[in-house]
Amino acid sequence: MRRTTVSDALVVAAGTTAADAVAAAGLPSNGPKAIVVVKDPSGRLRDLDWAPAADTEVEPVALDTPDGLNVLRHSTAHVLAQAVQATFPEAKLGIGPFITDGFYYDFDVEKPFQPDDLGKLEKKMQEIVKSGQTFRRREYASLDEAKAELAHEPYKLELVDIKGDVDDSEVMEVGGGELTHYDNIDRKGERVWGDLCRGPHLPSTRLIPAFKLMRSAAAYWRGNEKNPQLQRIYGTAWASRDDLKAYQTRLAEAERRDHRKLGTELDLFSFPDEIGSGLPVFHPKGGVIKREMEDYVRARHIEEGFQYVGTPHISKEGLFHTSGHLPYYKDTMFPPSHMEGADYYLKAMNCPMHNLIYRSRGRSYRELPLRLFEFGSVYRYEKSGVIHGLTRVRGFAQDDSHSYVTAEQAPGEIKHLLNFVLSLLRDFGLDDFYLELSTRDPESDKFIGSDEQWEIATKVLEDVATESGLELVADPGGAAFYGPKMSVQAKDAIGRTWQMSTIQYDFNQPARFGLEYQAADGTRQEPVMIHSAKFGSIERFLGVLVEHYAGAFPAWLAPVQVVGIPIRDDHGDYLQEFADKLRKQGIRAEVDHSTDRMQKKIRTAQQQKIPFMAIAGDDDVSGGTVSFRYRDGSQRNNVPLDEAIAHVVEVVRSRTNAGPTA
RNA sequence: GCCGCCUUAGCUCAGUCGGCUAGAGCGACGCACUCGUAAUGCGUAGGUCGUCGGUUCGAUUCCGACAGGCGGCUCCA
Repeated sequence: MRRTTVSDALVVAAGTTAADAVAAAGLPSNGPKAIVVVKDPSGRLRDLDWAPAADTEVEPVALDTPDGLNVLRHSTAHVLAQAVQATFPEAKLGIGPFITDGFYYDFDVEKPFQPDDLGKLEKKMQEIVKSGQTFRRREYASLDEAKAELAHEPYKLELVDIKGDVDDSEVMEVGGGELTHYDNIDRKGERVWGDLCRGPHLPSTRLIPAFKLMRSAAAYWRGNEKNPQLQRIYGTAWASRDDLKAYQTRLAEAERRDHRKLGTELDLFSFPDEIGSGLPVFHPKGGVIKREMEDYVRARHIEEGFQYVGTPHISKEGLFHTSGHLPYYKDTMFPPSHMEGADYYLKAMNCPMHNLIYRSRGRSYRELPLRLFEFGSVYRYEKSGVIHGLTRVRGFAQDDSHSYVTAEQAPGEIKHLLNFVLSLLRDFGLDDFYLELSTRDPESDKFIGSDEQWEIATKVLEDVATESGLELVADPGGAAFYGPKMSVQAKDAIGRTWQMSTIQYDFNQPARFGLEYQAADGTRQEPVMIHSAKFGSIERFLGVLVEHYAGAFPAWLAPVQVVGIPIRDDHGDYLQEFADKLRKQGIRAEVDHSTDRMQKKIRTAQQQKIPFMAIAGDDDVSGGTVSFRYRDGSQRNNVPLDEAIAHVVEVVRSRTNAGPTA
């Protein structure tokens, strides 16, 4: 939080309003820099018509600041609610908070909103904005007064009753220990609308410079599946028209990078209906990327002391009883098939099978840490509504490892894993991370193990996370049933975060499987097991990489690395020889022998985002050279063949994630 | 799983207020062109309009169920 500094502090004199002080200081009241609220010494935002009882130093907050935008967005939500109730008088109000980049408001309406309703509502909102209504705060004297006024708003009534429990940024209706209402007053001084709300708000709707309704969707009341669904309208609002346009450009950019779209365009993968929802197939070009990822990750694991293993896709159900998974995850496992008196499940996790490998013979403390790794195919019956491209599928390969260590070795192993995970992500071009620590919810009975075990395990993860120096975010209640979890969240090229790697401390499964090792003193001890997935799933990570690179993969991952483009047909053989030499060096090189004109071939290669185009015409053939055109449009003409080959090989083998460029 | 919207050629999309041979661009294929840095021209093939059922003289069009997709919600070991 920013500290109030003397230079931008403002004093609101007792008995006068913040607006008076803002005006006296000559601060702007219009445009993106307009002062819309002030921050009091306790850090609380106050409306401009707030009048403190004593002289108070405040910090003016402009519309285009993070706080100012939140106020703008929440105020716009009120305008939306007013427009909805004007258009659909029977609509009951839910909640309407600001969110990242915008706001939403939930309504109980008889019929869900139709796409063209949004346009009508937007128009109505424009009218309200233009009419310059002011927001006026009013405190309820008592609970009963509030209830009487809100008798026709059942959801608001509910909020009034539970106001003590809901005091977070999502629920702006109540909080701060008092019940307040905001009335919208038109230019004639008449009250035209109002809403239970803790505020604060813009001084006037006129200060809403740019907004847009984005979509409507259903949402469960107070986020609980058991509750009725309300109809939610999402909108966005900005301090200027240009900011709104920039936001829309940002959305368009994200859409351009969508891996589902690029997956089709670049012929990487598809989701045949005939196979089933959430079950991708990789085409040859997607297969190349997948294989490169797997080969590299496998090699790095072996370098880091992991042993590559293999396990089947199905198992008798007893295994998942032993591991303890079945009671918790039966709903998300594919139903079993019954064969020869046993129920076989498709596996949804690999750890039980790795435990059996560990247990296959006696283990010595000298073997620890014992690290098992594989690309384990798992199947999870995700609810139909959550399936999304490659990032949420029903069948996928985890780059899964389990480290079996002594309790003393656990911190060192976790540190080792975290560093390894981060270095792998960096190798693939992701380098902006933060960590999340998922702990158990002591209230829930989902989690097994003693308080002490949880405490130790959580502390170990927390210490390593803190030591890493990365930002650490708490995720209470997000742990696995068998132990706490640390996850790496990575930011992609356009700033979106993806949960990638997880490291989990497990003190339950070793006991359930009776895992042990013989210690130096001859006693039998139980190891600790540390689960770790580096990318989470290969499929998901591939999807993230497609979006991160917008399909323009680094040369080492590109499905086709070099394409030869002859100027005339008769330059094709020359380029084919060049390509053959590259292929001998392990480079994926092709020549475009189609009947297209060379300009068209360049366009095609450009659309396929191929890193190197090698062009040759008469000049190059007679000079023994090729001319490079890179993906970014830059060029290097008439490069001698040997040099050209060395250049491509160097760029590919370096695994650089940049370029290539001239 | 819940709510809403959607499904027409390999891809992107027109179209049919229920009626005779359902269109376009890109892609594919063929022919001509042989060209120095993002689309040469002409031609050909390709669709039981997601599936099943209903209404109707007649359904790609209207209704229902199912499947798949999209956007949210919930969930995400």
